[in-house]
Amino acid sequence: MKFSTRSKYGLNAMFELGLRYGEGPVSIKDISESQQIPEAYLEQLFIPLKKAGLIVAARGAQGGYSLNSEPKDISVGQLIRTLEGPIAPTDCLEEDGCCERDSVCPGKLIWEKIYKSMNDVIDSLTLADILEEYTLRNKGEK
Amino acid sequence: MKFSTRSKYGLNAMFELGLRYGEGPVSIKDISESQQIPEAYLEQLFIPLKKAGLIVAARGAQGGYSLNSEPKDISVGQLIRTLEGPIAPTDCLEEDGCCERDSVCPGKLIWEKIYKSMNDVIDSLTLADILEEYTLRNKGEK
DNA sequence: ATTATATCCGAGCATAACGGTTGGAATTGA
DNA sequence: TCAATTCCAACCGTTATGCTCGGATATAAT
Repeated sequence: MKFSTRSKYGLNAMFELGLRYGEGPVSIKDISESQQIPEAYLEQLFIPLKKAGLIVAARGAQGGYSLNSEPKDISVGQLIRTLEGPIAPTDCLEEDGCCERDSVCPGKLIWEKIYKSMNDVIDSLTLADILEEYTLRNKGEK
Repeated sequence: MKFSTRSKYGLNAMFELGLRYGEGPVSIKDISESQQIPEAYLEQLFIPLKKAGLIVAARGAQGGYSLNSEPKDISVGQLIRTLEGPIAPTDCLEEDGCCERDSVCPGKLIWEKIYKSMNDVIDSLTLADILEEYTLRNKGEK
C-alpha cells in the first residue's frame, strides 16, 4: 500500500514552484536539480499537472513552469489525485465495484472509512501549508 | 494508490470465519466459495495469518481454519498489516527515508498525516464491528 | 488399513504497473 | 540563427501482483 513516486516527486516539485512563486518561470532542469528528481521523468509528471491547470508553462528559452495560482489556493488533494488517479483503497469503491452479486461486501465499511479519512487529510491541506510547515521545521537548520 | 487484493480477500475471508465463529473449523474450499476467492490463492493468504496468530488450522479431513480469538478481539489493523506489510504511503516514512540529504523533505507533513489517519481508522475497528455493520446494512435484504 | 479430505509448502508464471529513458519536433528569447 | 526549453510519443527493464501447480503431510471416517 503505497503512493507511487509520482505523488512524492510531484509534491516536491510543486513545493519548489511554491518557493519561487512570483519569480517567473522555473525550468524543469532547475527544479529537478533542487529536488533531486530525474529530469525526463519530471517532464512526464508536469503534463497532467498542466492539463489540470495547476501549473502553466512558458515555452522556449528562459521558459519554464510556474504555479497557476497562489500556493494557498492549490489543494494537495487535487495535486495528488491528478498524479495518482482516484485514490480508492480497493476496487470495492469504484464504478463497477465488487459488490454487485448480492447485498454488500463485508469490508466495504473499512474501505469507505479509509478512503474518507485519506481524502479529508489531503483536501484539508494546501501548498501554502507545506511551505509554512517546511520553514517551521527547518528553522535554524542548514 | 491501492491496497492489494490480499487485504480485500483476507478481510472477507476473516469475515466469513467471524460469521461461523464457534462452529468448528471451516475449510478453505468452503470459505472461497462463500466469499468468491480463488481457492489456491486464499490458501497462500492464510499462511501469514496463521503465523501472525490470527487464525488456527486443523489439519486433515474435516479440518479447516477458525479464528484464534473472538471477533471483537481481532483488529482490522493487525489483519491488514499482516497481509499488506507496513502501510507507509511513501518511502519517506520508512527506515531509510528520502530525507537524509539535508533537512527534511517538503511533503513529509502530508505523508505523516495520511499515514496516521489510515492507521487510526484500521486500528479502531475490529472484526466484530464489520460483522455488526454488515448485518445492519443488510437488514431485510436477501 | 485404506481412503478421502484437508492443510502445508515451495515453486513457477503471465500480466500489469512502476520508474524511468530516449529521440526528436516545436517554440521562443537572446 | 542558435541555444534553451517545453512538448510529445514511444520504448524498456525491473518489480509486484495475482494467481496456479504439484506434491508432501496429517487426520477423520470407513
